[in-house]
Amino acid sequence: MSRFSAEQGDDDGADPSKKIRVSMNPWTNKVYSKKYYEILKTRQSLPAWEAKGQLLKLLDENQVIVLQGETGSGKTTQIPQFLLESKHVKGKKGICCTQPRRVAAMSVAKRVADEMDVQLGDEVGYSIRFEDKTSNKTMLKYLTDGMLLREAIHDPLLEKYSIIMLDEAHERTLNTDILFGLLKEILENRKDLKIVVMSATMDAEKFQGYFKGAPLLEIPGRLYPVEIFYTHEPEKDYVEAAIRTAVQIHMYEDEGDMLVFLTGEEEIENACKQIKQEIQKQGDTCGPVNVIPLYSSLPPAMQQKIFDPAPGPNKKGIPGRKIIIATNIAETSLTIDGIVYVIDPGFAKQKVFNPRMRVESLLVSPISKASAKQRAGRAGRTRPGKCFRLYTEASFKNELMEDTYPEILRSNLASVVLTLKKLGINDLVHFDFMDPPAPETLMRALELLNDLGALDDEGELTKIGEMMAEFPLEPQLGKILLNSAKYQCSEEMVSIVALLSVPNIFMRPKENQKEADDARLKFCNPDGDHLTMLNAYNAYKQKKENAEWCKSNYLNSRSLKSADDVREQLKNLMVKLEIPLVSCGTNYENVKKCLLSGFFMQVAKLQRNGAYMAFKDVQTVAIHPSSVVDQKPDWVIYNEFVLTKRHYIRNITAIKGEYLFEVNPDYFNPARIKHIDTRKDLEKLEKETVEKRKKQSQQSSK
DNA sequence: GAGCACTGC
Repeated sequence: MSRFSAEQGDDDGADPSKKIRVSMNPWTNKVYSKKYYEILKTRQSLPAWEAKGQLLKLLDENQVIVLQGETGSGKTTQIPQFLLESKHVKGKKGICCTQPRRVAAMSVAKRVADEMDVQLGDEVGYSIRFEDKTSNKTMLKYLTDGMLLREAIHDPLLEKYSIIMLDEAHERTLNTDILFGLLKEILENRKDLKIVVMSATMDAEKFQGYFKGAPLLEIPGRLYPVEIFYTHEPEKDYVEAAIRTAVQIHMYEDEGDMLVFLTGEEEIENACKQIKQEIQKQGDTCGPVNVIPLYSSLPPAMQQKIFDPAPGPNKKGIPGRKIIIATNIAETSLTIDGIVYVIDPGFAKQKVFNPRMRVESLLVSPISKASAKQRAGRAGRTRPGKCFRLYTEASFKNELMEDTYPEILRSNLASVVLTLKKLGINDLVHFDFMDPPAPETLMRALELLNDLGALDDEGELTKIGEMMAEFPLEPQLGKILLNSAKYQCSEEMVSIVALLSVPNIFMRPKENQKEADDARLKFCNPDGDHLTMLNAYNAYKQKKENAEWCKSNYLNSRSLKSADDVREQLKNLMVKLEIPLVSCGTNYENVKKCLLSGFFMQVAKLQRNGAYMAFKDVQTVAIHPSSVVDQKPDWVIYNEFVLTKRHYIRNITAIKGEYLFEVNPDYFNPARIKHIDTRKDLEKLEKETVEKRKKQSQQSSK
């Protein structure tokens, strides 16, 4: 029993009555279950267990601790439990631990509730968007980093917590990065608050430098050695090289599953086919294979296939092999045990942001060293493995960046800036970002928020801005919701905004493109994609969210379901902000005006040559072929600007030119337009509009 | 006439 003393405190084992008391769970005052002791044994074998004493000591002496521990060290599950015993947890102020992903927050909370032998949602809980599994008893809460940021909006000093842990800090998600800066300011005002930053090996020193004087505690990991192989020459075609290498490994290497990293859906589906073909050609000289694609837009049931066991041996007794072809999803979000071979071509699709054009786009680009190490590590989770890098050792050493650029340097910061302003951070230039974004990116964000009326000319948050920040949305979409009652169409706008913040609801499988296009025609409103989506959503609600119906109409029921969840959340926020929910019936002109009231900076005009010109940036664009708008209206609003072979605008609604002056006369005042041709266009339109109005009023006065 | 790495509020 003495081994349990660390957990339970003061058991000297002498007094039998004491012994009974000691085996009681202090959280529930119940006797520990049998399961508790079983789990305890595995817990105690985790490397994190050995760090407990030092951790609690460091916590006494420091306000911030950086903890470095690799996968398998048990840091995420054990450290928070140790901290619960610390004297720094006082009264009702509990501990929270952030995670970049929802599933992680949920599953870790479940696990820890089991370990502590309590009901999930009581002493241990989790909080993610759409689900709060906590109660007033909760002392340990796992939550997404975005969720903690939301909490800060209404509790600026995060006074609910005595200890805040930022887990997976090395991933440098946008939200974790903002939390870093925010917590640094909070620490000044809350000397009782403790911060624990947890990271995989790579970035720990950077965090120490950021929180000056923070000590570092290292916890060893549980990884088996992985042997690294490089190519002698650079590969011209990494997809072809990956396929070739996969087939060779299957033919010549020992038993053990394989993981191949590629960059996207199409690449992965093609590679799967080719690998299957190539291996079939070999006949029964090599074992049977199960080749499984893995990327995020696959339905969960398909994703589950990666956990199927490898196929059994063939007639000759040659063992089978599981080959998973995955995107970066397998680098962080999903771990697959049993992988022995990893093929790393060294590329990934990464988000890049062009502040001048305010466009985020995806580019296939070389990964970082940190990322390559992470990929290799996937081969050593259950036994020693091998990683085949499809690039030379020299390019690994000399060409790859040390770390992936943090997300904050690759993103549009409009909503980040709005959130920071709402948090009371007015001086963004001096805000202590761990990696400060380019000034131009911040300028662009401030400009947009000013155009939307969220910030005044001094850069102060306005009443409108305050309200916009309440919505978990891009600022433009928040503005639309705020205006929606004025345009008598808030019911419709809540649906449309929800639909715009989920993955595409229209499915278009390669083999049934024609059928899918025909199916969409049933919901088509030729005036725009927004109204077409609205029709599809309304039909989905009318069919009582029937998944079969969705499938036969080529609608993505998962997307529609999450749009429904988002809609519910937005509706509640509307009620809270006292914006009436009213419907415009079929007067969709109001919907168009309302859309324009948020997206007036994303308007394009038809040119005489048949192309469109993006009004603000004076940039030639084309309507994306997926749009239902094909009559070439004079003016359109667009939601998204995509940069591929051409400059496309996506999610289009046709509007009447005169709406520009009606919805935002200041912005479309010709006198403030610098570009001459654009100004002339606008002056002409203004003249026409004035004349049209004159005629109308003459007619009505007759 | 064509594209969707991955998350998150």
